[in-house]
Amino acid sequence: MDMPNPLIRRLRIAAPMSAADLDRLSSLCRNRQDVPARTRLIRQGDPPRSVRFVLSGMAYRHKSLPDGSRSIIGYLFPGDFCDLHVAILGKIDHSITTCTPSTVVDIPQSDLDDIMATAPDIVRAFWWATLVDEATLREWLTRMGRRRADRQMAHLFCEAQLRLAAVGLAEDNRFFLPLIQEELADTLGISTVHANRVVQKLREDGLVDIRDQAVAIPDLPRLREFAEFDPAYLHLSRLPQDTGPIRQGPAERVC
Amino acid sequence: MDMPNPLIRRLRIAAPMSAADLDRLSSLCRNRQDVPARTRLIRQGDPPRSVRFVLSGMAYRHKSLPDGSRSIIGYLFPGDFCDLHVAILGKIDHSITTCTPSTVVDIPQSDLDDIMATAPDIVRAFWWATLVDEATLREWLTRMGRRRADRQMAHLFCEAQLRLAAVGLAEDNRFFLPLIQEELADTLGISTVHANRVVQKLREDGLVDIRDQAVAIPDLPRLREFAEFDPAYLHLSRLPQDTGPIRQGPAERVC
DNA sequence: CGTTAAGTTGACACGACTCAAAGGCGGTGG
DNA sequence: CCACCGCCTTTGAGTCGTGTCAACTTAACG
Repeated sequence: MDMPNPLIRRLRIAAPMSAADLDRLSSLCRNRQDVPARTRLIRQGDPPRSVRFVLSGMAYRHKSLPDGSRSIIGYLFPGDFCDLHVAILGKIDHSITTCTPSTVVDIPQSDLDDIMATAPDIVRAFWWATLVDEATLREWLTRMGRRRADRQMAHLFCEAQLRLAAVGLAEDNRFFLPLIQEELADTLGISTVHANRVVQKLREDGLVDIRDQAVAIPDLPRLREFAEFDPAYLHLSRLPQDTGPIRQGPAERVC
Repeated sequence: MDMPNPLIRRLRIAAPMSAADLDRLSSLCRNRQDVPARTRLIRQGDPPRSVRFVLSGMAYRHKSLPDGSRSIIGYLFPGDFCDLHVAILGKIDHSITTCTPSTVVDIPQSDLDDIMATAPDIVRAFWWATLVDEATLREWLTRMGRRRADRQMAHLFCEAQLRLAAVGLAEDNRFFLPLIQEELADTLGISTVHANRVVQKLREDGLVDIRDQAVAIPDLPRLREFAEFDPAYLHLSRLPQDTGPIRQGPAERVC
């Protein structure tokens, strides 16, 4: 398979890169490590370690509460960094667990130092990646705060479709998404039983077709409208996109 | 009033700084601008502009949905940056609105370039600030996903107490927090009516005393226990803190 | 005083949770 | 090859948290 490196595929969205930069990114992938499914890559409370990213497979970030409940706060698809950011903080405040067999790449500190010193476009792309992560967290927060479970789940599928398509893993609006319903529930902040009912409702309404750990979206525009999905926050395109009308709050001045 | 600059107060938590660095931070505050309450500092959809931070007053980040509902996704207290991060992305994906009269400081690009080139400790502290913002978003996401409204609100007050205390604005577990109940509701993802009932319940239970736009916490440990508040995510102390037991998921291996 | 924004209250509807049990499905071992 | 087992999904019934709508009170302000 001559699929291009997903890291490159993703970072090229952030900024155009020279051939030398692309070579450099390829050469980062020396230290590969295969990891089975349902395995913790990073454990809440661990000290920071070297920077890693997902080359293939799928994983999620999650936090656990004292009562045993769990909250999934983000997904890692091929090309996403595990911990580009946390090294500067003393301690990692969340866990990362694979949901499929995955390949992760460990970037030696020396490579990073080298890039920092001599490849400003790559540094800029790294920055971009962390900022997109943060923008995604903000979007998830509004999704969770102001949408009911069915629209939330639709929104999640819209996001997965776009992110996977960006790295070539979603053809014809079909993609592999090996989540059990308990994981869907922990992502949306609902119970497993309710997640099941929502999945069924979306299926009945013909919005998504979930089968065999794969998702198919028969009518993407319709699903996006239902989910009120505005892809701008993923910053996957540098083209200007209109984000629709923005409410002007009452009793509020403009600076 | 000889209160030290809140930016300095905050960034010193991240890393010890030389006298020269401290001077440099003070000298950033040349371009001050006074802004009235309920004024938009940044509007969703705007192109990025120069970096700013809050010197005094209070503001919040928020996103609006097409149906007019609003989600508040973060608070800015003195010493917090508005937009340290978003300049690299093409477009700002959320708004910032003041909730009190505030003073914001505009940092000229030339000052930033200068710092980037010659003050690595300050750059590191800037990084730290964005990472704490991101960690806070993750915590908010789990708070919203897995806690009921009363514990959520308690959690919000615990966070405000600690963050304000870090910049000297919360003495004796009392602090100024000029939020109307609609804003509380939009922060927690609940309705205004329900926010009102939760406030009353917390008052009755003697957990918080909200009066005249100020919050007093009679028994901070008790409130923290009720809210399941673990301050680690704010990274306000470099001391190791124990975060309690972490659930080991079933059917999950350790990498 | 009249006006407006914020806080409060009650009644009712509905989304979501819990508990419990049953069905599907792929393993593994006898 | 079948029986068994564990994991996941599905279903039902009852409860509870939260939303909605509407009215009323209180405080702030000119």
